[in-house]
Amino acid sequence: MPYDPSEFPPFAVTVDLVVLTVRRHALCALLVRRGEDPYRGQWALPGGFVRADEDLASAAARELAEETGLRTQDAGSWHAGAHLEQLATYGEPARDPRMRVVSVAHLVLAPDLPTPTAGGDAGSAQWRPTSELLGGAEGEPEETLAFDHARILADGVERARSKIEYSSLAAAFCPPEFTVGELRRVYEAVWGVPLDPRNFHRKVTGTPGFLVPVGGTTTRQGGRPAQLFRAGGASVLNPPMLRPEA
Amino acid sequence: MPYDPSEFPPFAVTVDLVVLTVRRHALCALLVRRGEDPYRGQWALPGGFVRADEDLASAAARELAEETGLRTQDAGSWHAGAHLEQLATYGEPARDPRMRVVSVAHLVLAPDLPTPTAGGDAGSAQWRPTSELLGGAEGEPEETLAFDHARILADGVERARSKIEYSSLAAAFCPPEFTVGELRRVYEAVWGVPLDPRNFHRKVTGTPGFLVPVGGTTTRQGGRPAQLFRAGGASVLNPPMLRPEA
DNA sequence: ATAATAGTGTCTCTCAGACACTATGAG
DNA sequence: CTCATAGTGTCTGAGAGACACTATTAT
Repeated sequence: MPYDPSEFPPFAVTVDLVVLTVRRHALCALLVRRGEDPYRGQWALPGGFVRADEDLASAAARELAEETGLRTQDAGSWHAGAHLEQLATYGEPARDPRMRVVSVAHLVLAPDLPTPTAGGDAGSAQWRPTSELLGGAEGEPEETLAFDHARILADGVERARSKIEYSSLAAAFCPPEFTVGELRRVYEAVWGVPLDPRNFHRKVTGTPGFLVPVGGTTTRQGGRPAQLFRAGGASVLNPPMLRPEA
Repeated sequence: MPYDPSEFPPFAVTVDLVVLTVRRHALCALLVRRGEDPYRGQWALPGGFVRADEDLASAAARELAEETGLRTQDAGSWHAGAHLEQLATYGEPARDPRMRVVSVAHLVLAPDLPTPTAGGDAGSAQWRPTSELLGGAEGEPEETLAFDHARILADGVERARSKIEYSSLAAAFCPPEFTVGELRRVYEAVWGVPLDPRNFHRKVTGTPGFLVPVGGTTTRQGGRPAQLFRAGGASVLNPPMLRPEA
């Protein structure tokens, strides 16, 4: 089938961001309030149009910086940088009532941050527990997001849940130096299940390349001081962390 | 940041297909020969423009039918239908020299088929072992694909390799009824490693929901007749099949 | 002292991998 | 008969989960 490249149907291409963090033992997502129609006043995922000469990942990183000030480290070195990866692309014809928009969703895993300001505008951005936004178990969502963003968020959360099983990405939710207990609380918040602290400790310190001791100790959590670690170079965990089954 | 939806940069959106099958103990991908510039005469992944009122998955299924005659079963029932899922989206500004094209790649897993004809044109489509197209181990690719299709193919192959670990998708490479030995040869071809037939048999028949005995036996492969199975309903395998490590 | 968290040791059960052995066809 | 594939049994070692126990801080 020969096709004429000058006769393609025009699309708008956007990036949407599922930005996740762990705050007060809960997995939270970043939302911004929409200032225009459609869905004016409703909460939505941050995002925006891809520019004419811009890569998809660059557009996502730019939007992230504009909304949160976060920097990403694409390669290596996790220190302080958030993790960014492509999630999936949503292109249902009617997903935006104005026109044909294809959105390339990206997933960002970030350490806990002060409450964000969207474009300098406080009050128009907030962290919200994902459990309030998605029908977890029996509870229905308390509030609906704009467009198909609830679906995108659900896909992002599920990706994060499965990805921390076999990669060291859980460390992306932690500050540059962290304790085993802090890392465990990340797993517990993302998976929504309690984990045995003793087995978790043995497992995580025994997985090569996951954690690198950094020397100091801290007593942030009360109790006996805990060793500090930073993320090791390993990106794929062997053996993987296993999520307890239903 | 307020944005004016009428002032978006226009993009072309295409779907590209990584269609994989197992032929003669080798993982093969479907390629079509390009009839126009750029890359005229070179091999490329099948694909085409998304129509103005068409969903992304529908566009992928339509292109697949046009190129191969294959039908997909999106939900349930694997019988004879190929598996289709979204892979990733590629939008580097210079990936198509003519204009800004964003391609939403899809992955298709299909049972072995007669040599395909692209749009009725035999000789312009072929199955090629992925090992010849990607630099496996030390061997470099013998032939370069158009655009960034080598990268897309590599991502598709890696997705297939990891996906058959924890899902029952390997059965999508088999005919509706198949033996344990045939399924094992699929795993061996996709992973590129030999597996112990005895342990494989014990494991795969012991995983609930993976295989459903269908009653008959066959002697397709020579040797003692083997039981026939069809794919069970389970989509996620517990425990998973584990790929031997390096 | 108690409470809280960090970290180690030990037991049991399951499962992956190695491989001996039997079963049933084709030639 | 031999050869090839199907299918079962058995052993061993690694690891997950349960949980007793010790260590080190704050109050």
